[in-house]
Amino acid sequence: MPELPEVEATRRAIAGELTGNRVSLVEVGRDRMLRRQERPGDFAERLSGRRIERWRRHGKFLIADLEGDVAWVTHLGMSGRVQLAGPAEARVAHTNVVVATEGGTEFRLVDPRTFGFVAAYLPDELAASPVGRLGPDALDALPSARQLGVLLRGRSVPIKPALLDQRIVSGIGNIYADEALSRAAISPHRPAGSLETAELSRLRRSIADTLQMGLRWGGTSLDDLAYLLPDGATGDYTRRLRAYGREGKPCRRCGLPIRRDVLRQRSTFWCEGCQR
DNA sequence: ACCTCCCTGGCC
DNA sequence: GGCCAGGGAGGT
Repeated sequence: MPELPEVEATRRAIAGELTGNRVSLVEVGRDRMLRRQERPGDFAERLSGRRIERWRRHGKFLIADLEGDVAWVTHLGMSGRVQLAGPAEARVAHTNVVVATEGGTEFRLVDPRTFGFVAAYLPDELAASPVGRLGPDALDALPSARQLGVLLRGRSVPIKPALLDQRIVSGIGNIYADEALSRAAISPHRPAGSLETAELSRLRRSIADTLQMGLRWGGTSLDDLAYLLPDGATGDYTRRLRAYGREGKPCRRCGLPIRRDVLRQRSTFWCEGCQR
């Protein structure tokens, strides 16, 4: 599942090849991918002929800044991945968006479940879009423990869904939230506002460590839907997961079986023995 | 602040 | 054949 480490790995993999190039052709095979674009025709029109100046990322949103103040935003949803390919290479199934560049390399968004999207925003539209409402990036601008305390103060929502709230801190998804709480030895059910100073410090460090480890090991690829890097490699972090997807298996620290609860309609894996 | 829905492939 | 996975939007 593309969460922050997977999106960051994607950004790094494509930035070298696509930065500085001009967009030559845009194809959208599934209109649904443009559902965030107020007028779908704007997407191809706004990209065409413009040079890609840089690739950045905010949370799970991948952003290409184009000349003329156009922001090309890509979200991978839960099943999206970016493929770089030459025009002659066969397209794999579910290649829903293709952006060709004058350099010859095509950006291909492959997304079976179509929860991802692309859009081209002008500056005021970007600010009004979900990108404009994101909290600080969990990798590049992770708040200090003290700041986290301020962000979570007074909130009765359990800490797990609070970590998934992209307006508080952006980039943490369901897998890395469970992993961070496991590392921090904090129960996912704890009211977000109840964390004490030492716990906030552990949580902050755990979020940073978890995301760094995900990035280092090439992300998380699950069985049912292999997340793939743009070069087709599978993420190797999966084998290192401590909690996520390990229901009934022994906790790597205390040996008690990992349990699965559903919080806010989301699977949550945790250890009752270790996490308080 | 909460729940439902979107979508498809893979698995039981 | 039916269920499940899940990020984010929209509705109540």
